[in-house]
This record gives sequence, C-alpha cells and structure tokens, in this order.
Amino acid sequence: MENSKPVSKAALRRQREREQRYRTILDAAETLFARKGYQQTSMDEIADQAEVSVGTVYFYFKKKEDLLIALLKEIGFDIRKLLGTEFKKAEASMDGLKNAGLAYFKNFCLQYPEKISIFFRESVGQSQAVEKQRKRYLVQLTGDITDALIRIRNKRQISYASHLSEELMAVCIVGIYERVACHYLLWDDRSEDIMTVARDAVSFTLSGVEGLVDPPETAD
Amino acid sequence: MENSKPVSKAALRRQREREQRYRTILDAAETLFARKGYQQTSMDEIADQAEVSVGTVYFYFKKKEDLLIALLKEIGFDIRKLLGTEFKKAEASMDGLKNAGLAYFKNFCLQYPEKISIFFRESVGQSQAVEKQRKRYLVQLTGDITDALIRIRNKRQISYASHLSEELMAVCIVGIYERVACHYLLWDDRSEDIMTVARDAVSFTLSGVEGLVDPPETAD
Amino acid sequence: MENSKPVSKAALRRQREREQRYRTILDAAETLFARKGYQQTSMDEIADQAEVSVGTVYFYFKKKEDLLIALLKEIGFDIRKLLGTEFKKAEASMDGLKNAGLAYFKNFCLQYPEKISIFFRESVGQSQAVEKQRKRYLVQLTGDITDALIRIRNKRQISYASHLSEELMAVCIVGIYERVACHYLLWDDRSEDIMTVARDAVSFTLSGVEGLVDPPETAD
Amino acid sequence: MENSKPVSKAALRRQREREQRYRTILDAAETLFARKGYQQTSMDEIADQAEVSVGTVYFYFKKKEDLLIALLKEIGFDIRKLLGTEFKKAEASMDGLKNAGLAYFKNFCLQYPEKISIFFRESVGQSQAVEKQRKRYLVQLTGDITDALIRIRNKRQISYASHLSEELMAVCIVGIYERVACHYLLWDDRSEDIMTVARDAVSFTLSGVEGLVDPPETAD
DNA sequence: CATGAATGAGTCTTCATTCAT
DNA sequence: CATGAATGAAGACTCATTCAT
Repeated sequence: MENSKPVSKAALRRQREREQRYRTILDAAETLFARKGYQQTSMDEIADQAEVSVGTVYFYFKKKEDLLIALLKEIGFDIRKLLGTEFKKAEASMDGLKNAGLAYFKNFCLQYPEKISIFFRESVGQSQAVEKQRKRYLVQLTGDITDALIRIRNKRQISYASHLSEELMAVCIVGIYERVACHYLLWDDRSEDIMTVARDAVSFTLSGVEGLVDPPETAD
Repeated sequence: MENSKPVSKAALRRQREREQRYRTILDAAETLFARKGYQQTSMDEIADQAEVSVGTVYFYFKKKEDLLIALLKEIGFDIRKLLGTEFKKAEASMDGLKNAGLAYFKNFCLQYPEKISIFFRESVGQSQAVEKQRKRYLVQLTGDITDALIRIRNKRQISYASHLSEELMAVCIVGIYERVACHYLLWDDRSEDIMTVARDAVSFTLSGVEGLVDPPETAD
Repeated sequence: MENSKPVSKAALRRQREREQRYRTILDAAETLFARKGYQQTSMDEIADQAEVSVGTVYFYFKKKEDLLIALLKEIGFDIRKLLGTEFKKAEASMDGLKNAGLAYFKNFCLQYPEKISIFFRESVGQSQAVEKQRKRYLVQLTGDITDALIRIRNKRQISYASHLSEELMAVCIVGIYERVACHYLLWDDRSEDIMTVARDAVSFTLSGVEGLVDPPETAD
Repeated sequence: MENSKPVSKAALRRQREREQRYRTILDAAETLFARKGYQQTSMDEIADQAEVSVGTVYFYFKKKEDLLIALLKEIGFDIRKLLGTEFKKAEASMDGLKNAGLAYFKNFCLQYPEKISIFFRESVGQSQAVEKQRKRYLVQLTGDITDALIRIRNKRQISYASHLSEELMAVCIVGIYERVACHYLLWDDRSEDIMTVARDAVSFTLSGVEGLVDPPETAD
C-alpha cells in the first residue's frame, strides 16, 4: 500500500508539471501569434518565449498548426461558455441575447484582445487544416446562437421569415461581433468607446432579429 | 499632321500589350490564390498559370505581396462601385441600402466567389503590409456605408442612438455581408439558397438600422 | 565628289555620337561602381544613369565585365602615361621616380579617387576574366617601373642585390602606391594630408631602392 | 562531489563537436573561396565540401558574408601573432622588423597561399560589411607595425621625417608585403624564388625606414 | 522527457542577357 | 541603332520537423 503511493505522488507531480508545460507553451504561442502573426512566428521563437527547447514544443504539439488549432479550440470554447452562461441566466428570452452580446465585449474582447486577434485574424488564411478547425468552431458558435434563437421562438410562439432564418440570424450576429471587435480593437484601438459601441451593436442585433419575426406578433 | 505621332501606333500597342500581360498575371494569381490559398501558391506556379516566366511576373509586381494587394484593391473597388451605384439609384433612402445588399449577393458573391475568398480569407493573417491595405479598403467601404446612412438620416430628419452609431452600423453591415458570404459560399456551398439568405440578411440589416433610430419617428 | 561628302559627314556625326554614347555609359559605370560597388550595381542602374536603355549598354559592351575591364584599361593607361611622362622628363634618374610618385598622388589620386576605388578595390575579387585583365595592367605598370629602374641602373653603372631586384622593387613600389592611396583616400579621407604622406612615401621608396644597390656606390 | 557535474562530460563533448563542425565548415569555405573565388562559391557547395547540409552551415554562420568575415578575422589574427612574436624576440630593433618580414614569407605565405588569396583578393570588392572588417583587420596590422616602429624610434632616440611618418611607413610595409605576396604567389607561382624575393623586399623595407629617419643619426 | 544540433525541401527574388519591334 | 519587355538560371536563406544523446 505504502509503496504504491509514492509512485502516484511522483506521477501526480509529473502530470501537473506536464500540464504546466503545455500551458506555458500555449501561452507563449498565443502571445507571439497575436504580437507578430502566425506566419511570422517561428517554432524557435515560441520555444524561447516558453523557455523550453524546440524539441519540447514538439513533444506537446506535433505540428506548428496544432498550436494554432489548440488556441482556436480554447478561445472558441471560452466564447461559447460565456454565451452559454448568459443564455442560461435569462432563459430563452431576448435578454439572454442582449446580455451575451454585452458580456462578449466587456468580459472577453476588452480582457483578451490577443484572443480576438488569433480567432479572427491569425487563424484565417492559413492552411486547410486550420481553416477546417476554424470553421468547426465558428459553426458550433453559430449553432449555439441558432439554438438560442429557436428556444426564444418556441417560447414566444412566433416564427421567422424563412426556414433558414434562425441560422442566418446567427451567422449575422457572429459576423457583427467579429467585425466590430476587429474594427474597434485591432484596427483602431478605441477600447474606451467599446461599451458605447457594444450597446449599439447589441441594439442593432436585437432589432435585426425582431425584424425577421414573421408574422409580427399580433398584439390582440 | 497625322503622322506627327508615328510613335503612337507602336507605343499604343505596347501599352495595350503591357496591360494585357498585367491582367493575365493578376488573373492567374486570383485563380490560384482562391483555389490553393495565398501561402500555398508559389510565384513559379503563378508564372506557369499565366504562361510567362517568373521574371515577367516580377517585372509587373515587385513582390508576391503586391499581387495580393493589387487584387485587394481591385475587389475593394468593384464592391464600392456596386454599392455606390445602388446608393445613387435610390438616393438617400433605405431602399438604397436594401438594393445594395441584394446586388452584393446576386451580382458579386454569386458571380465571383473567388474574389470573396481573396477579400475575406486569403488576404487575412498575412504580412503587415497586406493587413494594412486590407484595412484601408475595408475602412473605405465602411466609410461609404456610413456616408449613405448619414444621408438617409439627414433626409429623414432623424438621429441615431449615439454619435458613433452611423459608423457602428456600417461596421455591422460589413460584418454581416462578410460572414454571410463566407458561410454560405466558401464553407457550405449553398449557392442555390443564397438569394433567400440574402433577403433575410437584408431584412436583418434594415431592421437593425431602424432599431438605432432615436428618437423613434413619431407617427403623428 | 560632292555627294561623297554628305555621306561622310553623316557618317562622321554618327561616329562622333557613338563615341559620345560609349563615354557616357562608361562614365556612368565608373560613377556607380565607385559609389556602390561593382557587384551592387546592376546593368539597369547603369543604363538609367547614362540615360539610355539596357539594350544600348549591351550594344557597346557585350558583358557587364567588359565595362569593368574597359575602365581598368583606361585607368591603367592613364597611370602609365603619367608615370611615363615623368620618367621621360628626368631621363633615367632617381628624380624621375620621385616626380612620378608625387605626380601620382597629386595629379591622379586627389583628382580621381573614384578611379583609385575601381582600380584597387572594385576590380579585385571578381571573375577570372577581370582578374586576368587586372593582372595584365598591373604587370605592365610594374614593367614600366622595372624598365625605369634598369635604365637608372645602367646610367649609374650600378647593380642591384639580385637578378630579381629590379622587378621586385617595382612590385614594392606598386604595392606602396596602391596601399597608401587606399588607406588615405578610400578608408580615411585624409585628402588634406595627402601631400605630406606622398612626400614620405616617395622618400621611403627612394631609400628602399638605394638600399638594394649593390655593391654600394663607393664614394672614392 | 565529482558527479555533481555529470553534465560536463556530455556537455563538453558537445562543445567539442560543435567546434569541430565550425572548423570543418570554415575550412571548406576557405578551400573553396581560395580555389573558385568567393562569388563563384555557392553555399550549397560549401555544405557539400564540409559534408553537412546547408542548414547546418547556416546554423553556424548566419550569412554567407559571415564565413568570409570569420576567415578574415582568423587570418588577420594569425599574421599579427606571427609578427608579434618576431617583434618580441628582437625587442625594439630593426632586426625585429627584418625577421618579421622573413617569417611572413617563409612561415605564412609559403605555407598558406590560400589564406593570402582570401585576405588580399577574395575579400576585396565584396559587400560593405566585408570591406568594413577587412579595413578593421588591416588597420590593426598597420597599428602593430606602427607601434613597433615607435618603439624602435624611442630606443634609438631618433625621430622620423613627419608626424605621420610612423603610420605611413607601416602602411607602405603592409602594401609591400601584400603586393609581393600576390605577385609572386597568386599571379606567377614563383614559390621557389620566394625567399630571394623576400630578402630583397625586407632590404627594401629596412632601407625605406632608415631613409625617413630624421635628423640622420649623427656619426660621432 | 528534454535538448538542440542537423536536415533539406522549398521559395522568393535578383539580374545578366537576349531579341522582336 | 535604340528600346525595354521577357527570360530563366541561379542562389541565398528560412524554418518546420526529426532524432540521437
């Protein structure tokens, strides 16, 4: 019994250390990809920044792409979690959509502009494998929003203009939040205006959705 | 008198030939960038496709980037012309916005999906120089839409939610048209649904704009 | 008779123009080779500087090397002429050697530092063909000095240390004048000190020669 | 205690191997630059000759220039060491100068003609960076000789013609030894005559120096 | 597991030279 | 003769990836 423990303790430490290394490397990649661009960052630089050797980077990530894909996955997951939380708080109502939008700008874009840079810029126009993953995560995101819109529709007992409308709206919403973030954070750094912008963008979104409700809710 | 410019004939032909070459090369680049991706296309391949030597490609374009930037410029210009035309036809009204949106999908996206690919995908995440030009052309586009919104505002004697609203709406509209095009043409090829999607996207856009009108037009 | 003249007039003009072109191009090359270096100067740049087309440059000089070789020849010839004149003025005496050295610094190095740059720097370390010509002109120069030394020897009825001495001394003299010019004109621009330097260098040279006289002139 | 540095063994071997590789590559470059010329030698050829890959060459030398500069440095250092040794052996006397000259021809030029080729030919007329280093090492060499001449002057309590004389003489000496080596080893291979030539060149040098002593040593 | 030297395919880019007009 | 667009071989350099220690 006793000597089964020491092993597991060491093993646990190892496990912990390995996870730390993984994180360190991924963080290094995130920092550099955001600062210099994916193409302009070499594996050596990432190893340097993470204070490990190239070999070690390759132990955790088989290819350079994998770093980008892992980041993509993490960021996609974070955004979905954020939205999911807000959708849940205000179950199946337009408020969920509204709060999710505001939270995205306030708690995500402003906090982690480098993640925006990676998700919406550095991961675009790279290899096919990256594009595939990028599509996967953005489609999931779109799916989440589509689902939320469907729940809202069901609850409000309304229908939308066409059978494609829910998904289309979700796509529009993603497009808005993508471009607004890029425009006001990556191109012009207007961080101080971001919440004004956010409110307008959310308004735009909500009105856009309402505009596709069909037939209009008849207040009888 | 006429033969006082004997140069012109030969010179004109040369000029014409030069322009043709330029076009041939740019077309080759467009095709390949859209098909294989910017990074994955080598200058030799472009030369091959254009049926000239690498040297000739470099005679017309000093660097590989310059090909992408030239394409960016052309495409940006084409989109602006399309929108400008529609805005002018329905002077300062929401119809202009509507028709411009529909025309974009019908007369641009469907006709030249490869241009969409270059403008919204292949030119992203490349070098700084490309990003700079990309920003330039997208900001111009946003400016055009902003101006149109301002003209509409003036004509209707309304105002919008905040001092940033016009620009913000323009950014949203660009985001929508970008993402919708990518989603339905590059990711899923749902060309046949595109006009349904387009109508919904336009509706979404118009409602979005209306939603930011403030104070609401008083129905007297 | 009469109509044989017009032809020859035009022909003469042509001839003159051709020679002017040749000069213009060679001057352009000289300027650029001295300013930017032979390797760093392209044929296009030379054409530009000479205000002609590349094709024209190639009409007068079949290869890029030929420009350098032509310059080498000219410069070599100029130096030999300068030395020859001084040698002749002070027939077969050490004064000839002295005056030639002073004239070299005063009337050549100071006037045409760019020729020094080409003769002693830009034409070194290039292709085999250039090296061959460079050797040819420097060997001629050495030969001239050797001959002068032999004439002096004969006149003074002396002999030198070994059968190789005359040539060796000439080689030394060429080496001195080469390095001094490079050192004080191309590396440090100490043009204002050049005549002091020149006097010392000439003294050094003359003493060097005297030192190899053997047996020493017995002052009886 | 001993095994507190278990790294050292493996690390030392690595260090040694690295240095060997560095040498192998530099030797390959030296051989090829001397045989074919700097310009005419490609990095691939150097890699081939050194039996490594191009990548490895670039691992040790960031640019092609760096190979030449490293060679320049080594050769410059070797020559200075040789001279320094002779100067020291015959402290502050003309014998030092004499022996240094003879040693240069006997122990350097004859042994390593390829180094002469690189130092005095292949490194001339290349890029600015190379020229800069070349100047640096030749100026150091000149400085060494200048210092020796000053020490001799002090010991003998004499002075030279002008305040520039020491440096000027050093420049002359460098010029002589440069040109003589090139003339009799690179242009005509007269290796068998080299020691005769050397003696004459040394005589020339010594007399040259004496000639600039001023006022002449008073024969008491 | 970590290291970092080694690999070499791949690419952009340059530029001397040619030749049809 | 002059022009300048076209050629394409050649070469420097990069960097993702591997692997022996």
